[in-house]
Amino acid sequence: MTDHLTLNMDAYLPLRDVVFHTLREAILKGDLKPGERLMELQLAAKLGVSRTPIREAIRMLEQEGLAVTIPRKGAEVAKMTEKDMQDVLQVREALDELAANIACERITQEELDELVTAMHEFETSTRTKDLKRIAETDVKFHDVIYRATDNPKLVNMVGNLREQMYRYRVEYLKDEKNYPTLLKEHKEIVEGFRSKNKGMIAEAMRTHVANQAAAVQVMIKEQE
Amino acid sequence: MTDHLTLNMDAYLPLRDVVFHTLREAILKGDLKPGERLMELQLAAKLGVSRTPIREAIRMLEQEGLAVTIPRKGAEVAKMTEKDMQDVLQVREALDELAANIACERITQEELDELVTAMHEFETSTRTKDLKRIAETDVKFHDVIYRATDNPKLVNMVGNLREQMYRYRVEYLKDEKNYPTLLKEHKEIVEGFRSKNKGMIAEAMRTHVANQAAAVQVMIKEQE
DNA sequence: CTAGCATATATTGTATACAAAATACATGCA
DNA sequence: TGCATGTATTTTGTATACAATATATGCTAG
Repeated sequence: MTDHLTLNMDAYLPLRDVVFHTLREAILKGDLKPGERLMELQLAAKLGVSRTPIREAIRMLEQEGLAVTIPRKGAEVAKMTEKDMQDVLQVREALDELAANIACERITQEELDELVTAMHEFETSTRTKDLKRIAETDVKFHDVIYRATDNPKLVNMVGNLREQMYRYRVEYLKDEKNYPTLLKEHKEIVEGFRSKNKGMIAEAMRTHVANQAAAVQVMIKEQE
Repeated sequence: MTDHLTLNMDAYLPLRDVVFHTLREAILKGDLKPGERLMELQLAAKLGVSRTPIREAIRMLEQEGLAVTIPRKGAEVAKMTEKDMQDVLQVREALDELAANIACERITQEELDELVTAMHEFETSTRTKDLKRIAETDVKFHDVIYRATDNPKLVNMVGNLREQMYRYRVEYLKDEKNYPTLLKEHKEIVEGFRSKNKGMIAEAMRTHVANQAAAVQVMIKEQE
């Protein structure tokens, strides 16, 4: 009878987590650019908190590879070199293939429906020209696949690798010319899942990533 | 002419890093067991520092998956379930194969010599019954392989996956009966590199990991 | 005008102080 | 006895204070 009182007693989040998510978003959206300094006092003032949660959030970002700190100098948004990009791609290719294989075997009808919905939502979003939303729906599409593996560790690691690219691929998504390609690739992936064709999925995901990688490489070169 | 003054100006390490490494070691060696609470004040007293570096170190451990913190409750050494173990193994298998392939192609003669040396050092260590040293030399052997990929991101990710197992495999290394098996597996890996046989390397690494995984699973079951 | 130095300022590193919540424990009541 | 409640203690969350170092500024000497 007291059940209805207990809703969201879990609304509390430590400030370090709020700060972490805020900074993370800012980095991925490009509001904080690679190489930009992360000064504690400044961030603390901007977010209206003390340095303590800021510092802890920076430690977390650091471990995720989104920030780099030099002792007694401070932290900055991590920069990627071309080599870094290649390294990331090499690993991601392997994990994408793994994910494709597992997901192909385990995916439920419900998840497949989700995937199709996500594809449509992406398609819709490309017509809104709302960049943030386009990026979001694309992420969501792939999330469905990764989550279908039922392997949180894998989801986590791929997520980490994706983040590294995301902050450089904004330009790619800005160019409307790329949307048809993206859509075609999504469709092919879905088709692969429908026909339970592991090779097809893996291949489609590979070219999907490769296409974006090309654009990211350009961005990285400009930065250097 | 002023060159000789500049040596190791880099001796400084922030306390957070010292604490991080100390706790990390303690977890991997089993001094801090899965489920054990990490209380800030207690750790601060024991290590002779304030809570600040302790907290930052905990945030880092958390991101590495070695600690888990519940808001307003505190941190504890992460526990693994059987499922976690399987998830980790699934990913590790894929990355080990990737590493084997890359390393097989790129490995230099110098690195191959290193690998052989590492193998011998491991063999020597098994005769000393010094558990810490045995674990160390085994880690070093595999490090040579991973580093030969020349892909730091991959090295880092595999390292992370290995850590998850290491803290549970101490028992495996305690049992002398396992040494001959381990040695044989190491020899096979080296042989694979000598003959540039990717399949052989990957297969040897897979069984190598699988054997340890069996022991780790037992430990995990006991913990539960 | 530049190099080098002294000083001032900004920034990080670490410790501590205070607030808030969780936990443990004791007490009183049915 | 069992259980609810209130209180004390512990522990985390956050802010602040102080120390040490790095960076910027300006000045003087050559």
